[in-house]
Amino acid sequence: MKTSRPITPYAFSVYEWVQKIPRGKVTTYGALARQMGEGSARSAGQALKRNPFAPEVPCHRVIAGNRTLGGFNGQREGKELLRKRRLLESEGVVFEGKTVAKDCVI
DNA sequence: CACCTGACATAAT
DNA sequence: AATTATGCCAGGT
Repeated sequence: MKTSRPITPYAFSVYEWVQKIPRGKVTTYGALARQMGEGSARSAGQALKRNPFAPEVPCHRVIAGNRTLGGFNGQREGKELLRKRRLLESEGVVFEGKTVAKDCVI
């Protein structure tokens, strides 16, 4: 296992953009890639899943295009994972059942 | 260098 | 509305 792999420039760009997300707002992988002008939803997701900067890059502020949560908590709502949803609400994101209010999505 | 995988998106059925 | 198929692009093997 490689200890600390060199962060690829692409992923680095993703992290920078995610940091730009205003508090209480969320964005989608597709939109994010589009705004960056490079890559695609999948590539962006991989960068975030590999997110080396945990709290610094609020990956939880990035959701799927259908306004569902995607991988972090959408797969299996464990207690710790459920806590992430709470965190988003804390940031000001409004959850409508299983989806996020479109007004919170950029 | 070729094939496979994946925290997605969109269209078609 | 739900499921299936295809496209997308970078990273890993």
